[in-house]
Parts: sequence; C-alpha cells; structure tokens
Amino acid sequence: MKPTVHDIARSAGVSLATVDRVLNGRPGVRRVTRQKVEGAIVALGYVRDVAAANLAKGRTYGFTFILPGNDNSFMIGLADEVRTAMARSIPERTHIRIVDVPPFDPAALVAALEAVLEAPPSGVAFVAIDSPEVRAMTARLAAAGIPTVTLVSDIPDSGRDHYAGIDNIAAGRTAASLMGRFLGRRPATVAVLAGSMLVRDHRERLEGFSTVIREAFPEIVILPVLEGRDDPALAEMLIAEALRQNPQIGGMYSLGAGNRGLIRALATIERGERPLVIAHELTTSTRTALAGGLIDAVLNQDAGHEVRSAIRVLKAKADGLPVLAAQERIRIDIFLKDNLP
Amino acid sequence: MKPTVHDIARSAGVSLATVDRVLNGRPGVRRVTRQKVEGAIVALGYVRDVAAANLAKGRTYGFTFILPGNDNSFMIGLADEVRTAMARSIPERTHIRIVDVPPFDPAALVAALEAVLEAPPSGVAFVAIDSPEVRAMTARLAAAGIPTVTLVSDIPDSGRDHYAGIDNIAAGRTAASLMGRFLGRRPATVAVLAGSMLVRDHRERLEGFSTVIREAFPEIVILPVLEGRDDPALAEMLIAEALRQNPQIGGMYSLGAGNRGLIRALATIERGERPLVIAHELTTSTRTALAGGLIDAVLNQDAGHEVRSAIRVLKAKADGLPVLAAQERIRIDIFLKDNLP
DNA sequence: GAATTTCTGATTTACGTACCTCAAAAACTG
DNA sequence: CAGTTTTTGAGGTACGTAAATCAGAAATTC
Repeated sequence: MKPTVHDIARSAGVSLATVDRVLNGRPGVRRVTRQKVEGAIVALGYVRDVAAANLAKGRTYGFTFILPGNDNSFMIGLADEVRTAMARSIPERTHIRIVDVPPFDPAALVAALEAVLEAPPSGVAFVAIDSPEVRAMTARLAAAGIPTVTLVSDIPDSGRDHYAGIDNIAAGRTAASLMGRFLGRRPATVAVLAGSMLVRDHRERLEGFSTVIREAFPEIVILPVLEGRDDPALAEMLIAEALRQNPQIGGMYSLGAGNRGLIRALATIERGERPLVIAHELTTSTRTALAGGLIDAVLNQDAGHEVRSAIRVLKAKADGLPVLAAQERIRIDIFLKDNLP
Repeated sequence: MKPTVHDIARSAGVSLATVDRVLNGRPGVRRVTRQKVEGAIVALGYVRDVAAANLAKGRTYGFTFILPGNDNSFMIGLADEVRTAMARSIPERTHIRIVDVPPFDPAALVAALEAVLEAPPSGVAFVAIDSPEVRAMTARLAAAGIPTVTLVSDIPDSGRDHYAGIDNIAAGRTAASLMGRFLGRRPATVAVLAGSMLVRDHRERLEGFSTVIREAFPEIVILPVLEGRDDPALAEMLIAEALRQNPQIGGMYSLGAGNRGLIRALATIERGERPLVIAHELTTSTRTALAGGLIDAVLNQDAGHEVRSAIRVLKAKADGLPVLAAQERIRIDIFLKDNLP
C-alpha cells in the first residue's frame, strides 16, 4: 500500500504535526528530528499525494502567459490555444492570465516580466526575445522562485526552467535537406525570408539551413536574407521585389511568419515557373497553399502541444515535481500535402 | 466559485444523499426527483471533481495491455514504454498488467481478450489484428462496458472506443511522395517490404503508397510485396533475393518491422549503387542507418506517446469524461538525418 | 385505512493532506 | 535552579466526494 503521512509519523516515531512541519518546511523542528523524518520519508518511499494536497489546500495554479501581439496566424493560433486551455481551468485547477506585448520589443517584454513580480503567479510562460535585458529579467524571476517556461523562442543561460518549443537548428537543417533533395542536385538560387534576426528561433533556423546547404548542397546559392518582421504585407513586397531582381530563383525558405504575403506573391508566378517553397507553421493559408501546390513542404510546431506542455511543466515546477522529458519534447512536424491532418 | 454537490442539493431542494444517488446511478430515486437534480446539475454547470472522487473512492484504474510477443525493436520498445508507464502507477492511480500474445495470431488475441472478461479491468489496450473473430470479440468487450483502445494497428467498426496510432494511409502516401520527389522523376523500380498483410496498418500503408505512386509518379514501378513477418532474418533473405533478381532497384519502402535484416542486406551494396530507402519506426538500428546514410528517411510513430495517450483515453472513458482529440492525435514523425532527436 | 413498499433526509465516516490551536515536554538561558 | 524559549504531541477542522446507516415521509397496494 502507498505510504501516507501517518505511516511516516509512525515509522519516524513522531507525531503527524511534526511530519507536516517537515513536509511543508514549517519552522519549529530540531535538526535531528527533521532528519529522522526525512529518513523515514526516503525509507518508505513516500510521495505526497498531489491530488489530496491540492484538495486540502484549495489550491489553484495561477499562470501568466506573455504573448506578442502579432497579427500573424501562428501567434493568433498560439493565443487561441492558451484560451482553449483556459476553458479547462476548473478541472485542472489553473487560473491563466494572458498579457499582450508588442512584438520584437525587448523593453516591452522586460516591463511585462517585471510587472509579473508585483503579484507573483505560480508560473510564467513567455515568448522570449534574445537580449541581455530580457535575460537579466528572466534571471530575476528565477531568483524570485517563479517557475518560468519559454515558448516558441528560447533564451538559454537565463535561468528559465524549461523551453517549450522545437529545436530550431534541426528545423533549419531539415528544411535545407528537403530543399536540396527536392531540387535534385541542380544548381539553384534560393531566397530566405525571415521575420527578425532579433529572435533566436529565426536565427537558429537560418543557421541550420545555411550550414547544411553549405556542407551538403554546395550547388545551391543562398541570397541575402529578407526580414519581413512576420508581417504579411511587408513579406509580399520583399518577395515580389526579390523575384523581380532574381527571376531564376529556384527555391524559397520562409522561416518565419507572415506567409500570407509570401503566398500572394507566389500566386502571381506561372505554374511551371514556380520555385520550390518550404515554409514554417501550418496555418489556414499555408495549409491551402500546400494542398494547392504553391508550397511544397511545411515545417510545423504544434502550438497546442506547446501550450499544454508549458502548463504541465509549470505545474510540475510549482509542485517541485520532475518533468517527463520524453513527453515534453516538442517535435518538428513535417507536412507534405499527403499527410495533412 | 465551482459548484459542489452541496450546491446542487440546495439548489434542487433535496438532500446530499439524493444527489449522491443520482450522480452515482444508485437506485431509490423517483423519476421526478432525479430530473430535478439533473436539472440543477445542468443549471449550475456542475462537474464532478475527479480528484476528490478518486480520493474518496480509493480508486485505482486497472488497465490490461495486450501486446504481441514480437522480437522486433518496435514492439520491444512499445512494451518498454508500457513498463515505464507502470513506474508512474502510484501517483497516477493506475495498475497496469501486460499480457503477451503470439504475433499475427487472431485466435491467440481472441483468447487473451476473452480472458479479460473473467475479471474485467477498467480498460483494455491491444494491438489489433483485422479479423472477424477479433472484431466480434472486441464488440463483446464493448457490450460488457469495458473501455477499449487499439494500439498501433486499428480494427474499425468493432465498437472499440479509440485508436492510439497513426493514420497509416497518410503514412504510406507520405512515403510515396518522399520517394517520388527524392528520386527526381527518373524511371525507377521500387521494392516494398511488409510484415504481414493480416494487420491493417501494413495494408493501409501499402495502399497509400501505391495510390500516390500510381497517381503522381507513374514513372515508378512497384515490385510485388515481400512479406517479412517483421522478422529480421526473413527480411534479410527476402531483400537479398530481390536484389539478386532486380539489381536495378532504385528504391525501397520498408513499411513494417524487421529492419535490422533489411539494413544488413543494404550494407552489402556498394555506396554508389544503393537504392533510396524509406523505412518505418525509429529504432537503434534504423537510427544508425539513417545517420550513416543507408536509409534516407524514417517515418515514425512515437510509442511513448501512444502508450500515454492510450492510458489517458482509457482513464477518461472509465470516468465517462470527454477526450481532448487534438492532444490524442498521434502524429507521423518524419526523420531525416538532420532532425534526429 | 392499514399495511407495505418505495423514496428521501439527516448524519456519519472515510480518503490523504494542510493548517490551526493549545498544552506539554524538552532544551536552552542566566 | 527557575525562567524562558524552542520543540513536539494531540487533536480538531477543512477540502469535495463516496458510501453507508437509519429514521421518517410519501407513495402504492390490498
């Protein structure tokens, strides 16, 4: 039978109250007694029944999600997933708050994180921007004991507890591999459309992509990166301009958002002349473009999984419980038109 | 505030005991009273606190996993994942039992399912074989009110509650698409290695593969299917023989298990002469072969996800709760050597 | 209308933990 | 050693639900 606090009390030869003091780090226990109790806990293999504890505490987990107020489908979808998770609040004992911040704005993100410290929640999830100020602020949250999870874009060495997102270097490498193999070893020119080099995920995708192209597909030439700031209108303009200057473009890698604009630009090209296109994030528009042959492959990260994973991890951290690494690894989905869900 | 049984009792003007009788389907409540209570439940939006209920009941979910005693890495890995889940039994209130059955043996599977009826558990998960007897037996389990989940291979129209596995038609289509595009529109001969046409997953993969090749890549010729029964030794022999008869084979699709044998056969071919190979399931051997260039792409289903999903679904069914479809969809992972985890 | 059966209410205990109070014991202080 | 402080024990209540008992009310039967 699963050991309970009563078993520990008996086994350690102390009262229930003392066990409770030790378990919940309350004062008023001599060192020796504390060690006796801890010994019994280890010996019996006691693990606190989180369900019962939460029931007794009437606990609810307060989580804050800080999301960039981007108008691209992916970020809108991400926010939707958070809202979907909010709908499950009651049975999951969570209370989620969404905070919107301007996109690609480190100062705004820092301010939002700082505001969190006023009334510390049980955990914070945010889409990181890779800047020293954000890193320092994240470290302050960690120092304050607030569990933190980065979503979609990471900021390593910041003290954040977990990153709920894909391996973006691998994503870039995969895109390059698909691009190279689909192009079939013919010399070609490839354009790259990014959102901003300010966010780590975009930088890493580019890095992975460039590396593999250079090493494995030297016949492919990469044009200077276009920065579309995840904005459909800007992306459309940049792509149209690039096509005008380099009509012979054989491939395109869109590693950020704003694909609606890219697709509009692609639609103007004649069927036989269209470049091979690999984009990120499965949205309504990329899905349609994939099914219609305008896009050849889409690399995707499942926003729903990321949100659910972030919540699971924040809960675990708040309870001091270990996380199931295998379960929380966010995978790079590769969609061709044949495996669209 | 979340409504409790007390609120319902007050709102319906009945006692706690009556609410309990209604909630737990106990006898001794007049129709009118029952309807009054049910009305209050709906009006207040009451949802039973499963954690508290399980605490009160001292409930543990007893689940039976029926797995084929195959000696291929995938099935061994699947069993390992179930054992890993067993390690989490205590906090998750589960009690999992594994039952081994001979592979590809409908009668044995039926017997194992029948045995389950003796001491009905809270749920059953099994790797289905597509035969009328298994279908009938599954229907009997459903009739007995035992939640059932098929793992890896499905058996539709059997009354099973859920299928924890990938869309195998889509998997086959995806394999064909990758094959066709990687081969670059050159006429080629392709060999297909399956395990057994007795299991639905293999049949469906072949179906998806053949369809796309026929429709989109008519320049590719598919050789008659080799049935390796998921046995490495047999697979090796069949592939070696096929290569002898058709030295010009340009591609291979291994849609079942037993890839250790396939890889051994491939290793005997000289570097420049090797066919393009797409295989299923990421195991130690396919991973090594992928990294080493013997295999070009691996389609994978995450056994860990399947097992965890099966458990979540069985729990939900046992509690009469809805399942989160998006969370339980098992995805087709596509691995190139660039995105190996 | 009395006897019987079927419902319903009131109350209690339990699950495993948290948190509180009060008294008693033990350990220190000077 | 008395006085003070710290540590410990014993006990209770609570969380939301399940499950049980028993008495009383209502409906049904004859």
